[in-house]
Amino acid sequence: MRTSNFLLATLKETPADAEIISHQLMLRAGLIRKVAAGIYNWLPVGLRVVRKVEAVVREEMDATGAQEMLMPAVQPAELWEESGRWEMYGGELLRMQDRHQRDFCFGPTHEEIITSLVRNEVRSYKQLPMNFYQIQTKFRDERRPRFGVMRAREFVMKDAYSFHLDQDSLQQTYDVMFEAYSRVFSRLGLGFRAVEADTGSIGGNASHEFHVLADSGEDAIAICDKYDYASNVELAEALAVGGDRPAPSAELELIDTPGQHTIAAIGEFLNIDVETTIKTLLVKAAEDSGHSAIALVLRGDHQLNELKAEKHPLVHAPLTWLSDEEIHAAVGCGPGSIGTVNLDIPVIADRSAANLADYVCGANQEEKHYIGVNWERDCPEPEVFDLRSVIEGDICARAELPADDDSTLTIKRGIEVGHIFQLGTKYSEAMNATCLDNNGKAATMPMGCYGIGITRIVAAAIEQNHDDRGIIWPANMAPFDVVITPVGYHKSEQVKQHCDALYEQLLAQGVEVLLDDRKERPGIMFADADLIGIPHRIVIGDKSLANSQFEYKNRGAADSQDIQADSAVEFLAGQLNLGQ
RNA sequence: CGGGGUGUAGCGCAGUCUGGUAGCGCAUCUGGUUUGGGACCAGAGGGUCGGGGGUUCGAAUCCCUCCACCCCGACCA
Repeated sequence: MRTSNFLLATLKETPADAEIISHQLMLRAGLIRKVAAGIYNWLPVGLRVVRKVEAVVREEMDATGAQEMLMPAVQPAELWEESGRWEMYGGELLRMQDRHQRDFCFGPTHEEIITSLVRNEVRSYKQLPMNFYQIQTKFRDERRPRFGVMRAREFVMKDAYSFHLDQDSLQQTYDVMFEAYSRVFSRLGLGFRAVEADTGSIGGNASHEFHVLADSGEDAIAICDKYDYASNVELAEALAVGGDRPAPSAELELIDTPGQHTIAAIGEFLNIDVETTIKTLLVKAAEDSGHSAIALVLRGDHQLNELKAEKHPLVHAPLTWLSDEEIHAAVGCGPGSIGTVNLDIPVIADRSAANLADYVCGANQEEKHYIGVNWERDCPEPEVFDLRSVIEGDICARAELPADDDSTLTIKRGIEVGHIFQLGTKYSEAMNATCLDNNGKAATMPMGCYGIGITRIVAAAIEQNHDDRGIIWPANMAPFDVVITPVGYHKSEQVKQHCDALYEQLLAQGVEVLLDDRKERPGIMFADADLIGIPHRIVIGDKSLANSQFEYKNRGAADSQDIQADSAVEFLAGQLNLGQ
């Protein structure tokens, strides 16, 4: 490609609405342009990168035996009503009507379509297992699109769906996909981590997320290298802090605490460690529980994990906080003064809170707290449940006791670029997708599903690979392999001849090469090449041609080197690992 | 959806408080001088000041209203 015939939409200044580095560089390097919130044009440079990611994903999917197909973006409501998700999915589902007022949606995912297809086409267990994938545009009407294509509403996803006769077969395919995903992200040059994940709204049994590690990531991941453990923080099991609960050693005492309504304020007021306090949170009870409110008790410095709390049978899902008025009605005081003593509603305590002795809590009276509180002696033993989010320094749930310093968790940020699920029979049952087993009986097919965010990977790669000049593409993702930067293309005949000749030779070798034949000053061409992040650069000018040499520079290297002009193609072939 | 903020040329911004000819830098076009890391000089083009309504002799500026976009919190590839 010659730049004279190619849209290099580079920007010198950073557009004001781009916050994170990948979004800024994608705009500046001319990969994308915004059309509406979370909806983007992919310009020629950007699309080349997308195609590179797709190519690696496609190769690895094909290698697993998965079959590529293409499903429609627009889907009829009937299928979603069958699965129950027309009601359940909520505002993220973009719904529309055709000219006959029939309901449709723009597909955010394709379980309904594939299940409908497979139940019609697959008759016998002999055809199983089968795994179908597609690379296709999805639409999810996100509450809050942000960070460019990182959280877009319209995006390109690789989604795969597998069908099985039994759980063993599903597990096998799941394991194969796990390995394939690891190869995809390795080949794309990403620093990633597979983590145990919640199965979320899609539901099902086992699930792993693949995260690209980056400070700008929206997810928190708990990691323990010693036990090769990594889990989304929302799922990571939180052990009790400290050993068994000590025996009570202090007397229960009611004290005045005027104006103290937060844990931090109480800690300061009493000059005590907040780790000796507990907080009591009131939430709505599950409808069939026979209660109206449930008290969730945590140590003062710990954070409630709402996903965990929702899993308790007494707690209403989704988790719903009581209003201040409801709290007053339930316990007779405001939210800053609730405690465990004389509390007439069911109490669920986090493991660490249940292990406390002689603790401080609200007195269920305004402006008063209890100190020296002990379970069993001053209030009933609570039901113990894992309610809190893990924090840095917690002991890994896999650790063998007694734990050492290497058994603690570190918290890192991650960008979710892949997610694999064992769906079980959730969809095949709802949509009656069966095949005949070896007894001639209809068997409901367990399913797996496997997603990769193609366009998100482009942004995630930039988060990990850039410097102050621009993007530094991993080799397999670069929009071009080589850029030829002439110095004096329009002035020096020998420069032009050498540039054109090298360009043609590289094209003939199948190298993706960009010849910058614009009538610009070298500084502009260097800056653009660095910004776009092309891995290999050849500079051709009269200066080095005097010695029959070109100049070579790798985008990630600090310095350039001179190479012989007549062996430049071989040199570059070596750099590009051609033929391997 | 709640809270905060911004909309003025392709991009980055000033002007709004205190109403009075719509500006600056970059980019673009023309001519010239330059030419190894975002040159310089001279000239030119480009705007329903987010939309609608109102106040006023006069509105980018004041008032009402709608919209779009960005950031912070509950969800997801």
